[in-house]
Amino acid sequence: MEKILGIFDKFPFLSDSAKTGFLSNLEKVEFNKGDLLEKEGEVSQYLYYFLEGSARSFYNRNNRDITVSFTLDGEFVTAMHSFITRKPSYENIETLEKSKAYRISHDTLENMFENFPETERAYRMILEEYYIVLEEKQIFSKFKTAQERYLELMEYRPKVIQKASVGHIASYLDMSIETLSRIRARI
Amino acid sequence: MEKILGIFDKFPFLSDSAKTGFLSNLEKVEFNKGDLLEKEGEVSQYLYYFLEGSARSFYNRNNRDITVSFTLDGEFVTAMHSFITRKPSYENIETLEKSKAYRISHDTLENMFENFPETERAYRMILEEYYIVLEEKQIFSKFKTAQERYLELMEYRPKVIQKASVGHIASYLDMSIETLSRIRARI
DNA sequence: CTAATTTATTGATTTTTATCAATAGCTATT
DNA sequence: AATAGCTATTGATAAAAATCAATAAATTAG
Repeated sequence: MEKILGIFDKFPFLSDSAKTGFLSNLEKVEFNKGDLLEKEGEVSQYLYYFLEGSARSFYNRNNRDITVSFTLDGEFVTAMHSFITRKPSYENIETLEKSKAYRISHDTLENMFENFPETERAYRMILEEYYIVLEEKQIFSKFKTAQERYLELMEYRPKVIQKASVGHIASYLDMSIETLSRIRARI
Repeated sequence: MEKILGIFDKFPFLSDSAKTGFLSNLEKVEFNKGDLLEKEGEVSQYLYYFLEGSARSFYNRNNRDITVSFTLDGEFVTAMHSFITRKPSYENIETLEKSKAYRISHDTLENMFENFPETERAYRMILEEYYIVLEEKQIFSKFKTAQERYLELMEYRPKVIQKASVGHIASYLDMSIETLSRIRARI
């Protein structure tokens, strides 16, 4: 079993046969900057694991583009709401740069669950991670000023600041572009 | 198999043996108003299913009591962050009134996963539900004024307004008590 | 390489909601 | 029923950040 991927690092309980099964069902995909992995209005089909590059998830509301998350290499991403509910997604996912990823379709994943029950645990753990990130983001924002939120992002995910535009970061941190611009000017 | 519970309604795929196993591991618990089900600083031990009554989950920050969710009858609740990570919870859960619930400990749940792999799917679905609620709450708040948030709560979960105090509702809707009071005065 | 377009900065003003403060209304307990 | 202790309302003011507006800088395309 190759170890170059890192994709199984968090799932040591998977049997070799499950890993092999998984690998044979993964599809390697490459993207150019700005490619759309998932589109609003469509049911999210894939769960992605980023090998290289980065992406952002966003949605539109009142003609605004709101970034809800950033994905860096070594991380999983999908339009989770749609992936879970099998209803059309309100989310888009686009790459911020040339990227490489593995992906697995929802259907294939369900087959994996039937054939290798342990894989359901791996998925559960991805889901748990998703949940934790969302909850922590919510609580972290609650008592912080715009500037504190920006400083925390700088501290904990500096890569995001390098890769995303002011507009993306501002909406992600729930502030206007102007406010973020002023914060950057004074720190 | 009795059907009075409703607890299995969402998990039709569970085998009878899994259901029986589950039931024998469920503990029935009763609470008075204000009882603490889960305490901050301690690792969350139980997943609860409310048969009757209601509860709220809250945490303290800067000497403020912030309500993060309400649980009504027929719903599951735990301090999910701690339940997942097995780290001390920052969350408390208290009943808003006399209540009855079933609960299952984390350890027992893990045993269930080993003995009846299908139960892992049921837990996954609870987790998915938790995720969806959190995500929807986040997005719903984003573009709404204080008044709109209150009106939506009235529309979708009117029971909460009957059972919780202004202070609980205000922090849940992310506004001050005074703001909520003014909203109630003018609608 | 230059024009066009998008993205970012800076300033002035407004808006929403928080905070501070005082009072009023409930609830519970003796 | 009276008192104490919360809980809720209402008013005045302040603060944080949004919005509107005008440039400036940086990217992209021709």
